[in-house]
Amino acid sequence: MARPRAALRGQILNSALRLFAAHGFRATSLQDIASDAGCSKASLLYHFANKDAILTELLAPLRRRGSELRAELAPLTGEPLVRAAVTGFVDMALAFRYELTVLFHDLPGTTGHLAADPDHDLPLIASLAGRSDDPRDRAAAWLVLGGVAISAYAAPTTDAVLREELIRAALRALGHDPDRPPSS
Amino acid sequence: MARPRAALRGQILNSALRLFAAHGFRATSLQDIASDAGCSKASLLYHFANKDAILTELLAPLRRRGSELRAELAPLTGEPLVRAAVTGFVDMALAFRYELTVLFHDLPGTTGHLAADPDHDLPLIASLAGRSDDPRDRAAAWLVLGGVAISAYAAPTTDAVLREELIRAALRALGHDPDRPPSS
DNA sequence: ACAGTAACTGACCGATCGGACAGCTTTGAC
DNA sequence: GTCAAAGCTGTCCGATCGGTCAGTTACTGT
Repeated sequence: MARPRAALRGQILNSALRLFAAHGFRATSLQDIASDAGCSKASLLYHFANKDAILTELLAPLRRRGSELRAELAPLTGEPLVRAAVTGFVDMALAFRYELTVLFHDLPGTTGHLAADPDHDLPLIASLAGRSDDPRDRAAAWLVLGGVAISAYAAPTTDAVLREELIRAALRALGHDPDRPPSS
Repeated sequence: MARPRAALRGQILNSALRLFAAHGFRATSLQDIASDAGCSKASLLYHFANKDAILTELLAPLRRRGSELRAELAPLTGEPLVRAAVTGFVDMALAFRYELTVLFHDLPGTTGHLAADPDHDLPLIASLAGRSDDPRDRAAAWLVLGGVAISAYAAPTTDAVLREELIRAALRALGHDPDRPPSS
């Protein structure tokens, strides 16, 4: 019953992602993942060093996309920056909705204290706020960040309408007119 | 060392709220709470039937306020409804920021499936959307709901500026003009 | 002083979980 | 066919957790 390496490995990641998103990281045992993936718990630990390694590999694509987005936003300023940040983050949230669910649910050390470090504050927040230090712009940016993330997995659908309207609502919240495509 | 009943009980609730918000419900053991509250684990279970009972009592005020808000919004319609829903929810989120943190962090069965509970949270979504069934209004309502909740605990401050700007950003997201206090 | 009751505790228990390990089975190169 | 490596598993282990229970201490009414 020895499969090619990638097969079971991918199945484990699929099962883990679904179970982590549904019940949380801590609430999901290795046995739960193994049962869902159709293998033994020991087999999990053959493919992954430990439980955290599964989570790390699961969130790697999300982190990668986050880094890309950060790089894309770096040279921008003003309204084009905000628009790119909004569309980029909405698309990322929709593409990685389950991964975001896992992040929000069960990693207080990662998500809950994001803001506790004013210096290490999310670059994405800065971009959404148009690199403004005004607490009012920051508040709106936080609202958009959290709202989009929650909507991505809590809203019943993920079709094009949701994407479009999330972008529009986010731009309105940030004080930008959604119906003015070119720059200001 | 027998204190009046309310003393240690309140201390336990204080410790539990802080620890649950900081590390999550599951990640906080009864021993953690007992140590923080300055008593034994057995003493916890003298005052509370079990771990869930602590959580239930901890979230009771939040639930009560939610019911009140729902009742207040019931007779309203149109723009006054949306304004009342926004201000009511922002104030509730700021007043119960730690409780909301607990809810968001570690209760996928409660928070992750908010949308699956038509009785409890859909009324608030409906109110924020002005009782519209348009998916676009619903999307904006979801963004506001999640964004305010996240902002309440993730934003570094909870002063009047944050409150005011959360309300304004939420109203903008929902397509209403924050600078027009009277009804439409 | 004494009894009764409320508050509190140390010690213990069963269940569960993450992980280690030795060994079995399949695959593929020669 | 041979054999080494890769894939996989059953079983065991230590740690931790929620919860129980018998017993102790402190308070209060009489």
